[in-house]
Amino acid sequence: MYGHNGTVTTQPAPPPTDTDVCCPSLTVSPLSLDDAQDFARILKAVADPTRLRLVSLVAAHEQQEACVCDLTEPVGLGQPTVSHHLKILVDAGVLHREKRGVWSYYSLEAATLNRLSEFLSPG
Amino acid sequence: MYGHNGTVTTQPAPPPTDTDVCCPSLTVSPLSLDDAQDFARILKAVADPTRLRLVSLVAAHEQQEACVCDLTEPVGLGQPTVSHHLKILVDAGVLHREKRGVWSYYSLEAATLNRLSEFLSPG
DNA sequence: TCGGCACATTGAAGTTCATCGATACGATAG
DNA sequence: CTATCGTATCGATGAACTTCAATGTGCCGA
Repeated sequence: MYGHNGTVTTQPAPPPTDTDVCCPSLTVSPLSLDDAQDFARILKAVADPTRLRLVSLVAAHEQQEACVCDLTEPVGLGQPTVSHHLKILVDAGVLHREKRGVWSYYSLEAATLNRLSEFLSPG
Repeated sequence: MYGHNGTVTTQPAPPPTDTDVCCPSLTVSPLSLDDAQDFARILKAVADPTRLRLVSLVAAHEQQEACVCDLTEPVGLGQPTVSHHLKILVDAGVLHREKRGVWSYYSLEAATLNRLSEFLSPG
């Protein structure tokens, strides 16, 4: 719920220091403690071999979505463990979960990965 | 140890498609176990609030380099702890260490951050 | 309504991690 | 040579993480 401002805000006339307000960058200015904790939380969700493979499996799957049963065998772990990792990724905003019938379909939350990518790039 | 499963599960032996050889991307094809562990190791080094702030402090410092004494106070931790974090970042290839006299000067290893950034972007 | 299926949650065991105090190392000043 | 300063390493402690087996929760077909 970071950049979703439902209120009016016709036009932000004053040019805010785009570096900090818009999207903090690692290499531009010292990070505030809040920004550091925010990005560390997302990065920590991705900083695991199993979860990286889960994300890549979801992205490479048909329609860019997959259910738990599609992922358990490729990563070689039990269903509860896979569900646990997926929950961490969903909580971090990296994946999106949609329940259809008995199945839970997981798909990519591209915005979060893009935010991470731009955060790390020296742009 | 990781080896709770007696028989090592090295079954797939993924043939390296040329996209993988050059620069694997998270969202293109399923990651091999090796690639996943490789990137997870770098990501884990950065997935910590203190270490993120250390990297940003180094990047924002004069000449894009800083010694331990410059970093201890801004992050509010003891010198051994800061040295420990810096070692992790150097081992991961995120920072570079150069000893000049009594001081150790840390600077950015831009290539590693760029590799991470491109790995996470949907390119 | 009942049984089965896909998934989520819980509790526990073993490992890893962040942090600190104490200490060791290397270079420099006196 | 000795003392000092900046830094690295060691040992310990408490928290967090990964994984699994067991169990709970909805949903669907018979």
